[in-house]
Amino acid sequence: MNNDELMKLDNQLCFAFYACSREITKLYRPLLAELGLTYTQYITLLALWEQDNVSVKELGAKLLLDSGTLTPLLKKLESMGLLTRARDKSDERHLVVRLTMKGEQLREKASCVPVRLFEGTDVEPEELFALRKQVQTLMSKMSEAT
Amino acid sequence: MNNDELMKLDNQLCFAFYACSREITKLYRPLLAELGLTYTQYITLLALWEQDNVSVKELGAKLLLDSGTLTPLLKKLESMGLLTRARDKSDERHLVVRLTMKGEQLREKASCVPVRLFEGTDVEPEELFALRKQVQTLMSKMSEAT
DNA sequence: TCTATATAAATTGTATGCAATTAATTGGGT
DNA sequence: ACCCAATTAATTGCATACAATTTATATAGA
Repeated sequence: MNNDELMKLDNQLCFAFYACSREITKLYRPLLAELGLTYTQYITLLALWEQDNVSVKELGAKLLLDSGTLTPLLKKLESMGLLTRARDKSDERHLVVRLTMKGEQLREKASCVPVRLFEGTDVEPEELFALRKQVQTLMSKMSEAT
Repeated sequence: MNNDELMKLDNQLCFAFYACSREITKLYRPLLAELGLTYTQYITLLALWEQDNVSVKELGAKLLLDSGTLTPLLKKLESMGLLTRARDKSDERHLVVRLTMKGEQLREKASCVPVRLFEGTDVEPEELFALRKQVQTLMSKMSEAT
């Protein structure tokens, strides 16, 4: 590819990912709206449903988000009654996040989301699986560089 | 995959894309900082370097962004002296965006960005090319659904 | 014990994204 | 010429992202 080609928008991997990521979020939006959640709130809960009782630091490591993003997000989820935020007694620097009963229960209602997401599209599960693997490989290669 | 597996964060295609997209942006950041640009400003300029003299509407169609995002972004680029914003004389509803000399010239300095991006990583160009194709296919399938 | 350093969250400031609304302009139909 | 629906940007409000700074706490070492 020559230099002109290399600079075309449609030839940028970055743009493909950037646009696709937002497009996927758009598929989620109506499903998550039924649960009263935004996309970021949803993936935060996915992480908590897998492992509860974690610090902001640990949560941030999983979601690749820092406290600047997580603090207001968690305060919002707290105000919605889905989780509690409390300092760790053994080390007051850590803030421990715990799901409430309501937060736990939301998992049931959310369990249909992954299944419903690509309903009505021409996308095959195998295709998704293979693509996800490749994306994760790329991710790990980029992480090594930074 | 059973339901528990389906709800794991690492099994979400959406999260893979979301995280990967932000990781790619991180690779860009130091390179674009040399040009004084953010990532969104950069892809906006990529679109304009390909086709100048476009309306906000047309630009938004290429970048998949609406006026709510583009208006402040374009005002910023205007204040940086990279482009001009003016109403179309033949239809005052349209706002036409034109690159300035300075905006045109920035293209030269930016031309090394795509090449330098994955330097120092273990990522092969063929890998990127194949992956981009797959992502674009997924994109088009999702667009059909909406 | 006292202090310097390290660590974790919160805060601040800037830049997106996007839904919903508003304002200005245009073109079709009467 | 006049009214009305459609079109395009801009605006408003809310929710992220993230760098940089600040605050509070913990710990190692003099």
